[in-house]
Amino acid sequence: MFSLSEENYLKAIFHLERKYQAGVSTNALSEEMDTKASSVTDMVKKLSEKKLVKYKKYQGVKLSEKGRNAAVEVIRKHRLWEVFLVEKLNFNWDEVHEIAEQLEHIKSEKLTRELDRFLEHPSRDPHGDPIPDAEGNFSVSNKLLLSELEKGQEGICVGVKDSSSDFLRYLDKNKISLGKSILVKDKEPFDESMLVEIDGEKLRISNTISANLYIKI
Amino acid sequence: MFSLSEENYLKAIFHLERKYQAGVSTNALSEEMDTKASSVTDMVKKLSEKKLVKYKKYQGVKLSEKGRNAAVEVIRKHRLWEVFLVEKLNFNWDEVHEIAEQLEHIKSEKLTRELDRFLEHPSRDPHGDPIPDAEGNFSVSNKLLLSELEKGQEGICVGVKDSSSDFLRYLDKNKISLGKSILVKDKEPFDESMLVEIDGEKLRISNTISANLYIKI
DNA sequence: TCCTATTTTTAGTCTTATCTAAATTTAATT
DNA sequence: AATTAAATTTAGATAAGACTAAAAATAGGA
Ligand SMILES: [Mn+2]
Ligand SMILES: [Mn+2]
Ligand SMILES: [Mn+2]
Ligand SMILES: [Mn+2]
Repeated sequence: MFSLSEENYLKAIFHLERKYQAGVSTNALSEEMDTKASSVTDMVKKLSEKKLVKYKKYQGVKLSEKGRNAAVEVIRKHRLWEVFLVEKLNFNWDEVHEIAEQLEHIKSEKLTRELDRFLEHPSRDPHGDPIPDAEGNFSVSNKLLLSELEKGQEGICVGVKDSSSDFLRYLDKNKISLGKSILVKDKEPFDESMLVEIDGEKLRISNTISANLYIKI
Repeated sequence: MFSLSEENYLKAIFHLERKYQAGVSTNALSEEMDTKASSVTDMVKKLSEKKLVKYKKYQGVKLSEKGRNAAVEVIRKHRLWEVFLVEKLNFNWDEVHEIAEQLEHIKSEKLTRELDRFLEHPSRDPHGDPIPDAEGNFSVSNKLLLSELEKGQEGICVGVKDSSSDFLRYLDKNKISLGKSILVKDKEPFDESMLVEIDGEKLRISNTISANLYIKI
């Protein structure tokens, strides 16, 4: 249906729309895609001709209904494969993204459907991100960032905002994983660093860390 | 490492070398790849520059050691994925080839290794073809075609030569599957058709069928 | 409003993998 | 050995997706 490159652009536009709730700029897209702005313009024109995005010169792009569906389908596959790699193939959560970037482009509706069944219809991927169902519906949850909590508040770790290997391995090293309860023992006003308690262990974390951990109260 | 197209050419050369035990001709390769001969020449030159094949103008190609290793790795992945699709995802053996054609190009050594472990190191794919191990060793078996059997001989069905959907569905329809015992009750000299017995049921099959079923005595 | 910095688009190239048409080489047949 | 047929290679073109450099549009500040 769509080329690998087209799918990657659609996915990037989808993520950027969520992030900035506005038309996605050429530069933002070129940064996300790690390409030059001129390449983005070319592709955006093509996507526009295919009615996957709404595009007006100099005004950025928005996904059309058709484009959004395509993007969500790719995201669904990406996250299902991540679950597969972690749950069935012994991968760590910091190792799966790159491979899922490849697997998300495999074309077969039955494959996606059966993978979903095989994994028992997971609702979240290893990083806590929601997996859209076959109709494209995401389950929304009112999570917030750990950095938004105040001293004395407690919550469950439910996801990561950044899912770079470096961050995920930091979490592993400090025994922070999804599902764990985190209590804010203290918060330093000067640098926003926090003293938190996890499994009875105290740990000091910088704002860079706390601003990338999603919590549910 | 190698592009999707390069991998497909290497795989095709590998299969054709097995088939004709000789240098692979440009035309044979263009037929196998479903491209024009001129495209083959271009690609073969590229593979030759990369030392993946030995090529002399007008003399056909042979895989180098390096090329053979790459081809076998792709075949290993193809067959492991086919096993996965059938064993874990409820696919029928006639539905897996196309998807495996996509999956075989996913790049991750760990993925292949873990998939192999997850499937408990299968030695054959759903069509009875051997799965090379991580070092590229194939298990050889002295199978022969059903068409080579004489009246009165019996054997176990161990593989298919043709694995088109049409043929595999014919086999399903007639309850012929790998592992089944087949007895040749009669063989018609004129058209080489056979009367065979499977699970106590008699069935008449044409030479086109019997020449595509591998048997082990 | 005007000027400048930034953003975006256009124009022209490049690479990969294809194709068609033409030229060349090899193989087969007289 | 000469001729013809078949196989193979070369030459030139195309499409996708990327790039660089230059032009054009927009936005923000004086
Ligand atoms: Mn990911
Ligand atoms: Mn993820
Ligand atoms: Mn196959
Ligand atoms: Mn197979």
